Amino acid sequence: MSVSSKCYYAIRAIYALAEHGASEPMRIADIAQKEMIPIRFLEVILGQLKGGGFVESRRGAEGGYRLSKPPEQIKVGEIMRYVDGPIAPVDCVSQSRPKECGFHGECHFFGFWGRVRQAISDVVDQTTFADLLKENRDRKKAFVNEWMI
Amino acid sequence: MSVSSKCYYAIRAIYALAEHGASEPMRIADIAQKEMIPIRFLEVILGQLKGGGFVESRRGAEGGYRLSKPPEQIKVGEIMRYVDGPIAPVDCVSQSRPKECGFHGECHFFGFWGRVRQAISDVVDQTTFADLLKENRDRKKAFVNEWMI
DNA sequence: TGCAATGTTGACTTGTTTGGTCGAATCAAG
DNA sequence: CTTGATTCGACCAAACAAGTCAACATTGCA
Repeated sequence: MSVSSKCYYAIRAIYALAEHGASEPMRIADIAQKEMIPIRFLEVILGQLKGGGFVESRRGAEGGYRLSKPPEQIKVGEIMRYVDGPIAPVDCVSQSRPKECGFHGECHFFGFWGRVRQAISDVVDQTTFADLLKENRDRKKAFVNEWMI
Repeated sequence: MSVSSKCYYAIRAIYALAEHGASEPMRIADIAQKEMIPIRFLEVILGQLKGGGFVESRRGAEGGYRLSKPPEQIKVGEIMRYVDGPIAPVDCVSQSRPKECGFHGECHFFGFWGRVRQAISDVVDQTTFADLLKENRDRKKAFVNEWMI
């Protein structure tokens, strides 16, 4: 029940781009440093993310990456599914690509796994990167206030 | 975000034992056949489950396995944790063995992953094997009723 | 006692996934 | 045309998943 580190790196990269803003592209090296991601691996990941239409790039001097959609329109769940595949505790309850499990309709656990999958989806498909950004700004503000008193 | 097949096999094995009842032990071969688990692999799994105190065994003729507690007292989440390790999308939000991630208290995603973990736990730690048994008996009864009308 | 049925143990195998690294190519801007 | 960036595909080591196997210990029963 855990996400691959590749997936977590992808999420962090998207977050960094969201924080950076879309005005000018951000260099791979800067993303890597900010989010502590091995740079060569990040190249691979960003390439994949570009294939999925989540980011776009410009090369050459002044080049880099930026989001192709505003953070409000990117759900964390989308990234997870794109990088790690369907979100499902077992294959047969996957929403996008369910897979036969040999118990055709007689499976004792179908309902149970379905509830697990739903619980996860409810969280990851309702959180956008704009939400994460806001959550952290609020947290930082609260911390500063506390510090000023 | 998926459970290992070993874990799913373990859950199925426990379910089979729960369904069989505690009166007399159930043979590995019977469990394997009923739940479609490779028999050699099931041996390994039951051995592990025995180590965790979930099942007990008797060997020799008339031997086999049985649950060491009634199904009401075994939560699915316990088995999952025992076989697959902590239930957490990323290591730093594990309840039993949290692991430092390098962002000491400055992690942008701590809250998010925590909510994911909680959502999963809420389901798997509230479902016992007695619940699953009941759920399926009800389902079967409903099916029969429908069929009789 | 001896045999057959059963669990026990631990080592082994095989293929896949994870988590990267590297080098050469390509492109854009000044 | 040089400099600073991305791009692409190949490659690699280690860990893990999923399963297999053989030899052994224990029990019930004839």
